[in-house]
Amino acid sequence: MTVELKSHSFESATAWSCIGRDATTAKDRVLYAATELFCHHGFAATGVDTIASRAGTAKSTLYAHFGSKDKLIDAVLEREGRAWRDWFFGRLRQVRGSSRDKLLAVFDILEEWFSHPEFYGCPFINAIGEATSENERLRQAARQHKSHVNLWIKAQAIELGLNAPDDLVQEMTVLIDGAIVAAQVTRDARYSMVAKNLIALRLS
Amino acid sequence: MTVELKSHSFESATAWSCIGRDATTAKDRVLYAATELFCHHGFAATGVDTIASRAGTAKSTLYAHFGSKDKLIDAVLEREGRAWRDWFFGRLRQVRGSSRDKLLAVFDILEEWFSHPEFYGCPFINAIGEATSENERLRQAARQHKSHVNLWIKAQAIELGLNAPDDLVQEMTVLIDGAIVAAQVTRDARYSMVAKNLIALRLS
DNA sequence: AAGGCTTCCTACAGGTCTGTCTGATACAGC
DNA sequence: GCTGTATCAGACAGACCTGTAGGAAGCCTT
Repeated sequence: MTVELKSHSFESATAWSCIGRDATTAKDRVLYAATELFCHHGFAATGVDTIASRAGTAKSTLYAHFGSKDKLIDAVLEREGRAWRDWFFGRLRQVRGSSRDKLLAVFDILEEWFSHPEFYGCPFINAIGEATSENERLRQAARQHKSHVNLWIKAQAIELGLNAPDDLVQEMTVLIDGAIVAAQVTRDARYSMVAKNLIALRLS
Repeated sequence: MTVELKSHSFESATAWSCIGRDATTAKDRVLYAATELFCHHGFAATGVDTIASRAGTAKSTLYAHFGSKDKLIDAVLEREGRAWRDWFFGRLRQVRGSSRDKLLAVFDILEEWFSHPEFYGCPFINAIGEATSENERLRQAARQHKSHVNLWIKAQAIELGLNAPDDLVQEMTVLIDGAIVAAQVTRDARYSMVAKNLIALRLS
Protein backbone atom coordinates (compact mmCIF):
# COMPACT_ATOMS: atom_id res chain seq x y z
CA MET A 1 0.00 0.00 0.00
CA THR A 2 1.80 3.05 -1.25
CA VAL A 3 0.74 6.41 -2.56
CA GLU A 4 3.40 7.80 -4.83
CA LEU A 5 3.95 11.47 -4.31
CA LYS A 6 5.05 12.04 -7.87
CA SER A 7 3.63 10.37 -10.92
CA HIS A 8 3.93 10.61 -14.64
CA SER A 9 0.31 9.80 -15.36
CA PHE A 10 -1.98 12.51 -16.61
CA GLU A 11 -4.55 12.20 -13.85
CA SER A 12 -2.22 12.91 -11.01
CA ALA A 13 -1.16 16.17 -12.59
CA THR A 14 -4.54 17.65 -11.72
CA ALA A 15 -5.06 19.46 -8.46
CA TRP A 16 -8.01 18.84 -6.15
CA SER A 17 -9.44 22.29 -6.92
CA CYS A 18 -10.03 24.51 -9.94
CA ILE A 19 -8.79 27.47 -7.94
CA GLY A 20 -5.83 29.18 -9.54
CA ARG A 21 -5.91 27.21 -12.76
CA ASP A 22 -4.98 28.97 -15.97
CA ALA A 23 -8.01 29.57 -18.10
CA THR A 24 -8.06 30.26 -21.81
CA THR A 25 -11.70 31.29 -22.10
CA ALA A 26 -13.51 34.04 -20.25
CA LYS A 27 -16.10 31.51 -19.10
CA ASP A 28 -13.46 29.49 -17.29
CA ARG A 29 -11.89 32.57 -15.78
CA VAL A 30 -15.28 33.43 -14.27
CA LEU A 31 -15.75 29.85 -13.11
CA TYR A 32 -12.38 29.61 -11.37
CA ALA A 33 -12.67 33.03 -9.77
CA ALA A 34 -16.17 32.19 -8.55
CA THR A 35 -14.91 28.91 -7.10
CA GLU A 36 -12.19 30.66 -5.16
CA LEU A 37 -14.44 33.37 -3.76
CA PHE A 38 -17.46 31.17 -3.05
CA CYS A 39 -15.43 28.49 -1.31
CA HIS A 40 -13.23 30.80 0.74
CA HIS A 41 -15.72 33.48 1.70
CA GLY A 42 -19.11 31.81 1.37
CA PHE A 43 -21.72 31.69 -1.36
CA ALA A 44 -24.12 34.30 -0.04
CA ALA A 45 -21.31 36.60 1.08
CA THR A 46 -19.76 36.81 -2.40
CA GLY A 47 -21.26 39.21 -4.94
CA VAL A 48 -21.17 38.86 -8.70
CA ASP A 49 -19.34 42.18 -9.07
CA THR A 50 -16.49 40.81 -6.97
CA ILE A 51 -16.37 37.66 -9.07
CA ALA A 52 -16.27 39.52 -12.38
CA SER A 53 -13.61 41.85 -11.06
CA ARG A 54 -11.50 38.95 -9.80
CA ALA A 55 -11.90 37.12 -13.10
CA GLY A 56 -10.94 40.23 -15.07
CA THR A 57 -14.15 40.06 -17.06
CA ALA A 58 -17.21 42.21 -17.46
CA LYS A 59 -20.29 41.41 -15.43
CA SER A 60 -22.27 41.12 -18.65
CA THR A 61 -19.93 38.32 -19.74
CA LEU A 62 -20.67 36.49 -16.53
CA TYR A 63 -24.41 36.77 -17.09
CA ALA A 64 -24.08 35.87 -20.78
CA HIS A 65 -22.49 32.55 -19.81
CA PHE A 66 -24.28 31.60 -16.63
CA GLY A 67 -27.58 33.47 -16.59
CA SER A 68 -27.83 34.01 -12.84
CA LYS A 69 -25.87 33.71 -9.64
CA ASP A 70 -27.72 30.53 -8.67
CA LYS A 71 -26.80 28.86 -11.94
CA LEU A 72 -23.22 29.99 -11.47
CA ILE A 73 -23.23 28.31 -8.06
CA ASP A 74 -24.48 25.11 -9.67
CA ALA A 75 -21.75 25.31 -12.30
CA VAL A 76 -19.08 25.92 -9.66
CA LEU A 77 -20.19 22.91 -7.61
CA GLU A 78 -20.31 20.70 -10.68
CA ARG A 79 -16.88 21.76 -11.89
CA GLU A 80 -15.19 21.75 -8.50
CA GLY A 81 -16.72 18.37 -7.71
CA ARG A 82 -15.38 16.98 -10.96
CA ALA A 83 -11.94 18.46 -10.33
CA TRP A 84 -11.85 16.86 -6.90
CA ARG A 85 -12.95 13.47 -8.18
CA ASP A 86 -10.41 13.55 -10.99
CA TRP A 87 -7.71 14.24 -8.46
CA PHE A 88 -8.99 11.73 -5.90
CA PHE A 89 -9.42 8.82 -8.26
CA GLY A 90 -6.14 9.69 -9.95
CA ARG A 91 -4.38 9.33 -6.62
CA LEU A 92 -6.31 6.15 -5.92
CA ARG A 93 -5.17 4.59 -9.18
CA GLN A 94 -1.60 4.90 -7.99
CA VAL A 95 -2.25 2.68 -5.00
CA ARG A 96 -0.97 -0.86 -5.35
CA GLY A 97 -2.34 -3.58 -3.15
CA SER A 98 -5.52 -5.33 -2.11
CA SER A 99 -8.95 -3.77 -1.90
CA ARG A 100 -8.39 -3.40 1.81
CA ASP A 101 -5.19 -1.48 1.11
CA LYS A 102 -7.03 0.77 -1.29
CA LEU A 103 -9.81 1.47 1.16
CA LEU A 104 -7.27 2.38 3.82
CA ALA A 105 -5.37 4.53 1.34
CA VAL A 106 -8.47 6.70 0.94
CA PHE A 107 -7.61 8.30 4.26
CA ASP A 108 -3.99 8.91 3.29
CA ILE A 109 -5.27 10.77 0.26
CA LEU A 110 -7.75 12.70 2.37
CA GLU A 111 -4.97 13.70 4.73
CA GLU A 112 -3.03 15.09 1.80
CA TRP A 113 -6.12 17.12 0.88
CA PHE A 114 -6.62 18.36 4.44
CA SER A 115 -2.96 19.39 4.68
CA HIS A 116 -3.17 21.77 1.75
CA PRO A 117 -2.99 25.37 3.02
CA GLU A 118 -6.01 26.31 0.90
CA PHE A 119 -8.19 23.45 2.19
CA TYR A 120 -11.64 24.86 2.83
CA GLY A 121 -13.73 21.76 3.49
CA CYS A 122 -16.17 20.09 1.12
CA PRO A 123 -17.97 22.64 -1.08
CA PHE A 124 -21.14 20.56 -1.09
CA ILE A 125 -21.26 20.24 2.68
CA ASN A 126 -20.56 23.95 3.05
CA ALA A 127 -23.24 24.89 0.52
CA ILE A 128 -25.86 22.71 2.19
CA GLY A 129 -24.96 24.09 5.60
CA GLU A 130 -25.42 27.61 4.28
CA ALA A 131 -28.88 27.23 2.74
CA THR A 132 -31.28 24.78 4.34
CA SER A 133 -34.81 25.54 3.22
CA GLU A 134 -35.28 24.92 -0.52
CA ASN A 135 -31.93 23.19 -0.68
CA GLU A 136 -33.14 20.14 -2.57
CA ARG A 137 -31.19 21.36 -5.58
CA LEU A 138 -27.95 21.44 -3.61
CA ARG A 139 -28.72 18.17 -1.86
CA GLN A 140 -29.21 16.52 -5.23
CA ALA A 141 -25.86 17.88 -6.45
CA ALA A 142 -24.14 16.55 -3.35
CA ARG A 143 -25.80 13.17 -3.76
CA GLN A 144 -24.58 12.93 -7.32
CA HIS A 145 -21.04 13.88 -6.34
CA LYS A 146 -20.88 11.36 -3.51
CA SER A 147 -22.43 8.61 -5.61
CA HIS A 148 -19.24 8.33 -7.65
CA VAL A 149 -17.23 7.71 -4.51
CA ASN A 150 -19.82 5.37 -3.08
CA LEU A 151 -19.83 3.26 -6.21
CA TRP A 152 -16.10 2.80 -5.96
CA ILE A 153 -16.33 1.88 -2.27
CA LYS A 154 -19.04 -0.66 -2.98
CA ALA A 155 -16.90 -2.25 -5.67
CA GLN A 156 -14.07 -2.66 -3.18
CA ALA A 157 -16.48 -4.11 -0.62
CA ILE A 158 -17.69 -6.66 -3.14
CA GLU A 159 -14.13 -7.48 -4.11
CA LEU A 160 -13.41 -8.05 -0.44
CA GLY A 161 -16.29 -10.50 -0.30
CA LEU A 162 -18.26 -8.60 2.32
CA ASN A 163 -21.78 -9.89 2.56
CA ALA A 164 -23.26 -6.43 3.09
CA PRO A 165 -21.34 -4.04 0.81
CA ASP A 166 -23.73 -1.16 1.39
CA ASP A 167 -22.93 -1.24 5.09
CA LEU A 168 -19.34 -0.40 4.28
CA VAL A 169 -20.45 2.41 1.99
CA GLN A 170 -22.40 3.98 4.81
CA GLU A 171 -19.56 3.52 7.26
CA MET A 172 -17.11 5.13 4.88
CA THR A 173 -19.55 8.01 4.38
CA VAL A 174 -19.64 8.72 8.11
CA LEU A 175 -15.87 8.43 8.44
CA ILE A 176 -15.04 10.54 5.39
CA ASP A 177 -17.51 13.31 6.21
CA GLY A 178 -16.47 13.22 9.84
CA ALA A 179 -12.80 13.53 8.97
CA ILE A 180 -13.50 16.39 6.57
CA VAL A 181 -15.47 18.39 9.11
CA ALA A 182 -13.17 17.65 12.03
CA ALA A 183 -10.15 18.70 9.97
CA GLN A 184 -11.95 21.82 8.78
CA VAL A 185 -13.06 22.90 12.25
CA THR A 186 -9.80 22.17 14.04
CA ARG A 187 -7.36 22.70 11.14
CA ASP A 188 -5.79 19.38 12.07
CA ALA A 189 -5.30 17.00 9.16
CA ARG A 190 -4.56 14.06 11.44
CA TYR A 191 -8.24 13.33 11.97
CA SER A 192 -7.94 11.40 8.73
CA MET A 193 -5.71 8.90 10.52
CA VAL A 194 -8.28 8.58 13.28
CA ALA A 195 -10.86 7.59 10.69
CA LYS A 196 -8.36 5.27 9.04
CA ASN A 197 -7.77 3.39 12.27
CA LEU A 198 -11.49 2.91 12.77
CA ILE A 199 -12.03 1.45 9.31
CA ALA A 200 -8.92 -0.70 9.71
CA LEU A 201 -10.53 -2.19 12.79
CA ARG A 202 -13.70 -2.80 10.85
CA LEU A 203 -11.86 -4.54 8.01
CA SER A 204 -9.70 -6.73 10.25
CA MET B 1 -28.77 0.71 28.39
CA THR B 2 -32.03 2.55 28.05
CA VAL B 3 -32.99 6.07 27.17
CA GLU B 4 -36.30 6.93 28.75
CA LEU B 5 -38.54 8.88 26.44
CA LYS B 6 -40.24 10.71 29.25
CA SER B 7 -38.59 11.92 32.40
CA HIS B 8 -39.52 13.89 35.43
CA SER B 9 -36.16 15.57 35.82
CA PHE B 10 -35.79 19.22 34.98
CA GLU B 11 -33.05 18.80 32.44
CA SER B 12 -34.94 16.54 30.10
CA ALA B 13 -37.75 19.05 29.83
CA THR B 14 -35.50 21.25 27.73
CA ALA B 15 -35.45 20.99 23.96
CA TRP B 16 -32.27 20.78 21.91
CA SER B 17 -32.90 24.23 20.41
CA CYS B 18 -33.96 27.67 21.57
CA ILE B 19 -36.19 27.96 18.52
CA GLY B 20 -39.82 28.50 19.41
CA ARG B 21 -39.25 28.99 23.12
CA ASP B 22 -41.43 31.47 24.96
CA ALA B 23 -39.49 34.55 25.88
CA THR B 24 -40.36 37.06 28.55
CA THR B 25 -37.83 39.71 27.63
CA ALA B 26 -37.38 41.45 24.29
CA LYS B 27 -33.74 40.41 24.28
CA ASP B 28 -34.67 36.75 24.35
CA ARG B 29 -37.31 37.23 21.67
CA VAL B 30 -34.62 38.65 19.40
CA LEU B 31 -32.25 35.84 20.32
CA TYR B 32 -34.73 33.06 19.60
CA ALA B 33 -35.95 34.62 16.36
CA ALA B 34 -32.35 35.13 15.24
CA THR B 35 -31.57 31.51 16.03
CA GLU B 36 -34.45 30.27 13.95
CA LEU B 37 -33.66 32.44 10.95
CA PHE B 38 -29.89 32.07 11.05
CA CYS B 39 -30.00 28.31 11.43
CA HIS B 40 -32.71 27.65 8.86
CA HIS B 41 -31.78 30.16 6.18
CA GLY B 42 -28.10 30.88 6.79
CA PHE B 43 -26.24 33.59 8.66
CA ALA B 44 -25.30 35.81 5.74
CA ALA B 45 -28.68 35.36 4.05
CA THR B 46 -30.64 36.63 7.06
CA GLY B 47 -30.98 40.38 7.60
CA VAL B 48 -31.46 42.16 10.89
CA ASP B 49 -34.73 43.70 9.69
CA THR B 50 -36.14 40.22 9.19
CA ILE B 51 -35.00 39.19 12.65
CA ALA B 52 -36.53 42.20 14.38
CA SER B 53 -39.76 41.73 12.47
CA ARG B 54 -39.91 38.05 13.38
CA ALA B 55 -39.17 38.85 17.00
CA GLY B 56 -41.86 41.52 17.10
CA THR B 57 -39.34 44.10 18.29
CA ALA B 58 -37.89 47.29 16.92
CA LYS B 59 -34.56 47.14 15.16
CA SER B 60 -33.25 49.70 17.62
CA THR B 61 -33.98 47.26 20.45
CA LEU B 62 -31.92 44.61 18.68
CA TYR B 63 -28.98 46.98 18.36
CA ALA B 64 -29.37 48.23 21.92
CA HIS B 65 -28.92 44.69 23.22
CA PHE B 66 -26.42 43.17 20.81
CA GLY B 67 -24.54 46.05 19.19
CA SER B 68 -24.00 44.47 15.79
CA LYS B 69 -25.02 41.55 13.65
CA ASP B 70 -21.72 39.78 14.29
CA LYS B 71 -22.17 40.00 18.03
CA LEU B 72 -25.72 38.74 17.63
CA ILE B 73 -24.32 35.74 15.76
CA ASP B 74 -21.92 35.10 18.63
CA ALA B 75 -24.76 35.33 21.13
CA VAL B 76 -26.91 32.96 19.08
CA LEU B 77 -24.14 30.37 18.86
CA GLU B 78 -23.43 30.62 22.55
CA ARG B 79 -27.07 30.28 23.53
CA GLU B 80 -27.97 27.58 21.04
CA GLY B 81 -24.86 25.63 22.00
CA ARG B 82 -25.82 25.81 25.65
CA ALA B 83 -29.39 24.75 24.89
CA TRP B 84 -28.11 21.77 22.94
CA ARG B 85 -25.68 20.73 25.67
CA ASP B 86 -28.34 21.04 28.36
CA TRP B 87 -30.59 18.78 26.34
CA PHE B 88 -27.83 16.35 25.40
CA PHE B 89 -26.39 15.87 28.87
CA GLY B 90 -29.89 15.76 30.31
CA ARG B 91 -30.68 12.81 28.05
CA LEU B 92 -27.34 11.27 28.90
CA ARG B 93 -28.06 11.43 32.62
CA GLN B 94 -31.06 9.22 32.08
CA VAL B 95 -28.92 6.41 30.72
CA ARG B 96 -28.30 3.58 33.15
CA GLY B 97 -25.43 1.22 32.61
CA SER B 98 -21.70 1.04 32.17
CA SER B 99 -19.52 3.68 30.58
CA ARG B 100 -19.58 1.63 27.42
CA ASP B 101 -23.38 1.70 27.48
CA LYS B 102 -23.31 5.45 27.93
CA LEU B 103 -20.90 5.98 25.06
CA LEU B 104 -23.09 3.87 22.81
CA ALA B 105 -26.18 5.73 23.98
CA VAL B 106 -24.69 8.94 22.61
CA PHE B 107 -25.69 7.79 19.16
CA ASP B 108 -29.23 6.93 20.22
CA ILE B 109 -29.54 10.47 21.48
CA LEU B 110 -28.05 11.85 18.28
CA GLU B 111 -30.55 9.85 16.24
CA GLU B 112 -33.35 11.43 18.23
CA TRP B 113 -31.89 14.84 17.36
CA PHE B 114 -31.50 13.98 13.67
CA SER B 115 -35.09 12.73 13.51
CA HIS B 116 -36.58 16.01 14.60
CA PRO B 117 -38.33 17.66 11.63
CA GLU B 118 -36.57 20.94 12.38
CA PHE B 119 -33.08 19.41 12.51
CA TYR B 120 -30.74 21.72 10.62
CA GLY B 121 -27.31 20.30 11.44
CA CYS B 122 -24.77 21.69 13.89
CA PRO B 123 -24.87 25.50 14.01
CA PHE B 124 -21.13 25.69 14.64
CA ILE B 125 -20.26 23.48 11.68
CA ASN B 126 -22.64 25.43 9.48
CA ALA B 127 -21.25 28.77 10.60
CA ILE B 128 -17.65 27.69 9.99
CA GLY B 129 -18.57 26.32 6.59
CA GLU B 130 -20.15 29.62 5.67
CA ALA B 131 -17.27 31.95 6.58
CA THR B 132 -13.74 30.69 6.20
CA SER B 133 -11.38 33.66 6.12
CA GLU B 134 -11.32 35.43 9.48
CA ASN B 135 -13.23 32.60 11.07
CA GLU B 136 -10.96 32.18 14.07
CA ARG B 137 -13.68 33.68 16.22
CA LEU B 138 -16.18 31.04 15.09
CA ARG B 139 -13.61 28.26 15.32
CA GLN B 140 -12.91 29.24 18.90
CA ALA B 141 -16.63 29.17 19.73
CA ALA B 142 -16.94 25.73 18.17
CA ARG B 143 -13.90 24.47 20.09
CA GLN B 144 -15.38 25.67 23.36
CA HIS B 145 -18.72 24.00 22.62
CA LYS B 146 -17.15 20.69 21.68
CA SER B 147 -14.81 20.74 24.66
CA HIS B 148 -17.70 20.10 27.03
CA VAL B 149 -18.62 16.96 25.11
CA ASN B 150 -14.99 15.90 24.79
CA LEU B 151 -14.45 16.19 28.52
CA TRP B 152 -17.36 13.89 29.18
CA ILE B 153 -16.11 11.37 26.60
CA LYS B 154 -12.65 11.40 28.14
CA ALA B 155 -14.12 10.72 31.57
CA GLN B 156 -15.92 7.68 30.21
CA ALA B 157 -12.73 6.50 28.50
CA ILE B 158 -10.85 6.76 31.77
CA GLU B 159 -13.64 4.97 33.60
CA LEU B 160 -13.36 2.22 31.01
CA GLY B 161 -9.66 1.92 31.74
CA LEU B 162 -8.51 2.75 28.23
CA ASN B 163 -4.81 3.50 28.18
CA ALA B 164 -5.21 6.29 25.59
CA PRO B 165 -8.38 8.18 26.51
CA ASP B 166 -7.71 10.99 24.06
CA ASP B 167 -7.75 8.54 21.18
CA LEU B 168 -11.35 7.73 21.99
CA VAL B 169 -12.17 11.44 22.16
CA GLN B 170 -10.84 11.94 18.64
CA GLU B 171 -12.64 8.87 17.36
CA MET B 172 -15.91 10.04 18.82
CA THR B 173 -15.35 13.46 17.27
CA VAL B 174 -15.02 11.95 13.81
CA LEU B 175 -18.04 9.70 14.30
CA ILE B 176 -20.28 12.37 15.80
CA ASP B 177 -19.43 15.02 13.20
CA GLY B 178 -19.69 12.47 10.43
CA ALA B 179 -23.10 11.32 11.59
CA ILE B 180 -24.32 14.91 11.87
CA VAL B 181 -23.22 15.85 8.37
CA ALA B 182 -24.35 12.60 6.75
CA ALA B 183 -27.77 12.94 8.36
CA GLN B 184 -27.99 16.59 7.34
CA VAL B 185 -27.03 15.97 3.72
CA THR B 186 -29.15 12.88 3.17
CA ARG B 187 -31.94 13.61 5.65
CA ASP B 188 -31.49 10.08 6.97
CA ALA B 189 -31.21 9.83 10.76
CA ARG B 190 -30.00 6.24 10.60
CA TYR B 191 -26.41 7.29 9.98
CA SER B 192 -26.22 7.60 13.74
CA MET B 193 -26.59 3.84 13.99
CA VAL B 194 -23.79 3.38 11.47
CA ALA B 195 -21.52 5.41 13.72
CA LYS B 196 -22.77 3.51 16.76
CA ASN B 197 -21.81 0.18 15.22
CA LEU B 198 -18.32 1.44 14.48
CA ILE B 199 -17.69 2.61 18.00
CA ALA B 200 -19.22 -0.60 19.38
CA LEU B 201 -16.61 -2.50 17.40
CA ARG B 202 -13.91 -0.23 18.81
CA LEU B 203 -15.07 -0.81 22.39
CA SER B 204 -15.45 -4.58 22.10
C1' DA C 1 -13.79 44.69 -46.72
C1' DA C 2 -17.86 43.16 -44.24
C1' DG C 3 -20.55 40.80 -41.15
C1' DG C 4 -20.97 38.24 -36.89
C1' DC C 5 -19.41 37.02 -32.42
C1' DT C 6 -17.34 37.70 -28.03
C1' DT C 7 -15.98 40.67 -24.80
C1' DC C 8 -15.40 44.97 -22.75
C1' DC C 9 -16.80 49.38 -19.97
C1' DT C 10 -20.19 52.05 -17.98
C1' DA C 11 -24.38 53.28 -16.27
C1' DC C 12 -28.74 52.30 -14.48
C1' DA C 13 -32.94 50.37 -12.04
C1' DG C 14 -34.88 48.68 -8.09
C1' DG C 15 -34.13 46.46 -4.11
C1' DT C 16 -31.84 45.12 0.34
C1' DC C 17 -28.14 45.51 3.57
C1' DT C 18 -26.18 47.34 8.26
C1' DG C 19 -26.32 50.74 11.43
C1' DT C 20 -27.97 55.36 13.36
C1' DC C 21 -31.11 58.73 14.82
C1' DT C 22 -35.34 61.02 16.45
C1' DG C 23 -39.34 61.14 18.88
C1' DA C 24 -43.29 58.91 21.06
C1' DT C 25 -45.20 55.55 24.45
C1' DA C 26 -45.40 52.58 28.37
C1' DC C 27 -44.11 51.46 32.96
C1' DA C 28 -41.17 51.02 36.80
C1' DG C 29 -39.65 53.07 41.60
C1' DC C 30 -39.48 57.11 44.41
C1' DG D 1 -46.78 63.34 40.04
C1' DC D 2 -41.85 62.63 38.29
C1' DT D 3 -37.89 60.59 36.49
C1' DG D 4 -35.36 57.03 34.40
C1' DT D 5 -35.51 52.95 31.67
C1' DA D 6 -37.12 49.98 28.09
C1' DT D 7 -39.42 49.75 24.16
C1' DC D 8 -41.70 51.17 20.11
C1' DA D 9 -42.23 53.07 15.05
C1' DG D 10 -40.26 55.06 11.32
C1' DA D 11 -37.16 57.52 8.61
C1' DC D 12 -32.59 58.01 7.01
C1' DA D 13 -27.70 57.44 5.21
C1' DG D 14 -24.57 55.09 2.57
C1' DA D 15 -23.24 51.07 0.81
C1' DC D 16 -23.99 46.85 -1.57
C1' DC D 17 -26.94 43.53 -4.06
C1' DT D 18 -28.71 41.21 -8.66
C1' DG D 19 -29.73 41.80 -13.15
C1' DT D 20 -30.21 44.64 -17.59
C1' DA D 21 -28.99 47.72 -21.34
C1' DG D 22 -26.28 50.62 -24.63
C1' DG D 23 -22.44 51.05 -27.22
C1' DA D 24 -17.56 50.47 -28.43
C1' DA D 25 -13.42 47.54 -29.34
C1' DG D 26 -11.33 43.46 -30.92
C1' DC D 27 -11.26 39.17 -33.72
C1' DC D 28 -12.40 35.40 -36.77
C1' DT D 29 -14.50 33.88 -40.98
C1' DT D 30 -16.19 34.65 -45.23
